[in-house]
Order: sequence, then structure tokens, then C-alpha cells
Amino acid sequence: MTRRYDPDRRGRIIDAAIRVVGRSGIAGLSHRTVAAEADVPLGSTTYHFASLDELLIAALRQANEGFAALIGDGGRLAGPGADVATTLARLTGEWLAGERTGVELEYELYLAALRRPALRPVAAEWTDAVSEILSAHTDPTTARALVALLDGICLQVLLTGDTYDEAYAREMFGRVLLGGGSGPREGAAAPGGDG
Amino acid sequence: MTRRYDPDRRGRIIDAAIRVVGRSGIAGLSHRTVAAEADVPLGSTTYHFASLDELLIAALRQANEGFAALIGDGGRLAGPGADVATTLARLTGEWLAGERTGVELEYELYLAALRRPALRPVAAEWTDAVSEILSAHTDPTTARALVALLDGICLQVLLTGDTYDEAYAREMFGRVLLGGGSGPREGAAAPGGDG
DNA sequence: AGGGACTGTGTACGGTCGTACACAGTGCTG
DNA sequence: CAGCACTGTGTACGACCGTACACAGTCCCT
Repeated sequence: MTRRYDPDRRGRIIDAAIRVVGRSGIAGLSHRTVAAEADVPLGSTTYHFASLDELLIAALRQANEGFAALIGDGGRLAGPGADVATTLARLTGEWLAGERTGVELEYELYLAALRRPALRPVAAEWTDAVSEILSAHTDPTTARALVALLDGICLQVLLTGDTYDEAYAREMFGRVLLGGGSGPREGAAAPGGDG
Repeated sequence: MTRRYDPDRRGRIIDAAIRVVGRSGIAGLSHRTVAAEADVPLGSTTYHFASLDELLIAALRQANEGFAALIGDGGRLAGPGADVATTLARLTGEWLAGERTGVELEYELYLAALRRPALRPVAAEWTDAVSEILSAHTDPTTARALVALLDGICLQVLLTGDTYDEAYAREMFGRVLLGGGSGPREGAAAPGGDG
């Protein structure tokens, strides 16, 4: 068939994989489903990606850019004096209100990483990326806690089906931030102590 | 086969399912694997549980009792004046340090609920149960945030493989608690705002 | 321009899955 | 004690999966 020399082929397979996972979950991802979605032959997926894990890693890594781009975009969180809690709560709301598949995909990644060590670095990338952006506005430890709280809040929304409560999120982000530094510094929470 | 009248059969299948999920993940759960683990015939699992979801719900519900029992046990969190943050951080550490499979199972099923709506009520039960216990020591909204933060911290530990930092957890729990009431009351965070 | 090496494709295979269903074994009822 | 209704079991079926592999089409080198 006259389908050779398709430099975007690999990227299109990744996009298809993201759509498949977004629609059917990781459990629904197979060489066949992604091949059908991308409209490429079955052999093409196995050719470009030696294993499903490899494809999954590529797909999730690409999906990871979603929220990081959102909160990093144009420095919408910028300004040390800006109300980080308010902005973060609003951006989270936008993220949740936007393409639901993006958010679900993100946490689907978490689920998969629990069992597939190969995926953990990718999951860590997401945490690190968001933490780093937030670190511009508070100390790194507080940033990490914000990410943890953000994850927990998003999970609660996704699992209960409740609507996202922006005021609640803002309040809780604010509490975590109040205990931390208002600008980037280190060791505010004395991590590393045995407790 | 003289295997009739086995009243524990159902419970033993659930236990086997928990072991299977703990060992191989939800992806490794099938009628056959759980039947083999429980040493019962294949038909027995389909007889006691019409679908895998049903079995999964039963397993998740049973696994749910783990942490709730831990923090509710003997009122170890008791005393409104007690340092809730310290105790919660310690209990979380105990939970994470104990049977790792228990924690992994908890979040595996938790995250599985993202894709299986049938599991969501059970996941909500977990959140509600822990929230309610914590509500004895702070207002309900703060309790919910504590659960969210707890979930996020546990996920970070499980996903990064880092050791649990009890001092960090105590610090962040404390920040969330500081903004809330020291005893049970309502509306501290004004949930239900414009959201 | 022609041949060789390589990229890309279609098919076929072994294995596992969920499920359905016919059948065997037991306890209750009269 | 006999028959019946029901619980529990084993097997068989169709579908889907990952993977391997033989084959076709295209580019590069001489």
C-alpha cells in the first residue's frame, strides 16, 4: 500500500492512543484499538512501538503537558504578590471544566504507574513540573504539598461526581500557602526529619 | 465433588481477589485467577458474583476498612485538644509502613473507580468514612481537605517510591487544620461559593 | 537503470478472557 | 424412603489479545 514516508505516523499513533485512553481507559488500550483509531495497520503500531508500555509512556508524556502548560502559560500565575491560591483554584477549575479526558487521562496515568514502574518517572515528571512552577511563588516543600492537595481535590471531584468547588479549593490552597514562605525559599517545613 | 455447603466460600473468594489484586493489580484480576487463588472452581466465582465489577466492589469495600479501622481504632485520634496533625501523620506512616499491599490496593481500587462508575460509591464510602472520623476534631470541610491532602501525599509516596516524610505530612496537615475550627463545626471554608 | 537492503504491512497462531449452559449432587418435603 | 427443586460444577464457545513472520513496496548505491 502506498502509505510509506509518513513522518507524522508516529505522532498520529500517539494522538490516537491518547484518544483511546481518554475514551476507554488504559484497559481499553491495545495495539488493535489504537491502530483502528489512528487508521493505520496493526503492524504499524508494533513497528513504531516495541511494546504497549513504550506507547503508553509516549502518550502520557505528551498528555502531561496539559496542566503544566495551563498554569505555566503566559505566567498567569506570575507575580509573587499575586494571590496564588485564587489563581491556582481558578486554573484547576478551568482544567476540570475543559476537556474532561485530559484530567481523567492524568489520573489514569497515576493508576497505571502504581503497577508499572516504567511509568513512574512519567508520573513524577508531572508532579515535578507543577511543583517547579509553583516554587516560583512559595518554597518547594509548600509547592509539593499544593500539588498533593490539588491531586486529592481533583480525585474527589472525579470520584464523587460533585461539581468542583472553587471557593473550597481556594481556601485550602490558601491555608497551605499561609504556613509557607510567600516567595521561593527552602526548608520551611523541615522535610527530612524522622518525625 | 463434595464441596457443597461452604458458607465461607463467598468470603474466601473476596479474600482471594484481594490477594490477586495486591499481587498482580486489577489488570491481573479475572474469574480464573481468583478461582485458582481461592482454590474453587471457575464456575463458583461466576456463581457468587455475577460480574467482575461486583466482586471488585466487595473487595474494595472490605479493603476500605483498613485505614478507617486504623484511625478509628480505640479512639487513637481522640481528644479535641490532641494534636490531630501529629496523630494523623503518625497513623498515615503506620499505614504506609504496614502491609504495602493494603495501601496499594486501596489506591488501585480508588483510581479504578475513575473508569468504573459502579465503584464510585464505594470509593466515596472511604472518603466519607475517614472524613467523618476526622470531623470529630475539626469542621467537616477541613476534614474533607485533610482527606484530599492525605490522598495526595500517599499517592506521591507510592508513585515516587520516596520514603514517607512524617514531619512534612504533620506540617501540612497542621496548616490545613490551623485555618479550620479546632472542634466540629460547619461552614468554616464557606463551601458552595461561586465555584 | 538495476539490484540489494530495509521499511512497512497483512495474516496467522497460541493463549486468555468472560460467559453460557448442560449436568451432577444434595437437602427438604411428603 | 422416594422424588423434586435447587445449588454448585465442569466444559465448551466465541472474541480479543500480543506477537511472530512471510511478503510487498521503496530508496540508495553502483
